Amino acid sequence: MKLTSKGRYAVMALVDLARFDTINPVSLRDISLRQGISLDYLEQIFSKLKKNQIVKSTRGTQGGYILSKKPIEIKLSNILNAVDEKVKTVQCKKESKKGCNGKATKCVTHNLWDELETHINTFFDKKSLQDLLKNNSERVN
Amino acid sequence: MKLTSKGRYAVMALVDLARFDTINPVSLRDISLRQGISLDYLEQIFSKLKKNQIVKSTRGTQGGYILSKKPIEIKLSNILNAVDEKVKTVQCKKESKKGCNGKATKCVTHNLWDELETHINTFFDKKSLQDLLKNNSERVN
DNA sequence: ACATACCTGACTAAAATGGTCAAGTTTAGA
DNA sequence: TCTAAACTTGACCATTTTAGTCAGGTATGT
Repeated sequence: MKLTSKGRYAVMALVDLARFDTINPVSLRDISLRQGISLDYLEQIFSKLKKNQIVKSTRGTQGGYILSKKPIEIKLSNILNAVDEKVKTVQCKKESKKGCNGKATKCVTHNLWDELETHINTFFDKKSLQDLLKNNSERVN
Repeated sequence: MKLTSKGRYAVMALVDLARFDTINPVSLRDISLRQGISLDYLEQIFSKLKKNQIVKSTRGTQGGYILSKKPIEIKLSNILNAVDEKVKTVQCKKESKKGCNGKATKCVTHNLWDELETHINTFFDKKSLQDLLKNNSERVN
């Protein structure tokens, strides 16, 4: 059971973005330098964030990204879902060998894993970008 | 972010064990058949459970495993830790490029990931094997 | 026109996952 | 005492995921 970097990078990048966008779009290059994340990797991540309407982009010189919504409206669950980092409970085998078949006799752990999933998602639904900004208010500009 | 099968298997096997041990040790072969988990894989898992004093073993014919403690004393966190399925937050890079160095300027997500870890562990600390037995009381013997 | 910055897709090395396989050792019971 | 059941150990492996890199684009402000 592991929490991977992709989601963490996405969150870091968006916090960075939230602190610097206000008026002008922020280029990935800047975020890359400030956060120490590879530019190419950031592009992959922002492509997904854009598809999920979390950020908007402007092309060309002076282009970059801005948030689509206010930080308080962006929940961490939105971000993590966008980059495919949603919590995935291991699937019980479809062709029920012995245990879980989704029907009458669910395997013992079925409900447990569902509960955990809910538990974690609740956590991420409550936290917004805004919450993270508060903890990290050593602004640079 | 994914929850893997190893932990799930461990929990399934122990619930099975809790239901059938009482007097005689239960063989992995039986568990394997009932739960549809490969015998060889179960051996790997039980080797770890034994090292962590969650089960005891008896060798030879009629041998098998029994729980070391009462189901209510065995928390899910114990089980998952034993099979190396503890929650692992992605490490922030040691050689702080820009972000987290553990010192003054922790990366923005540092606290967040710690919080989540606590959140999940709390969940597993509360649940015991006993709790799972209740939900699944269609005994066979 | 040209540098900046977004955009897209293919590719890859390394690690984790979910096992299998082989070769034991121990012990109950015939 | 022999043997089969059951635990024990460690090596091995195919597949998938992760965390990127690389190589090309396309759009646009100056």
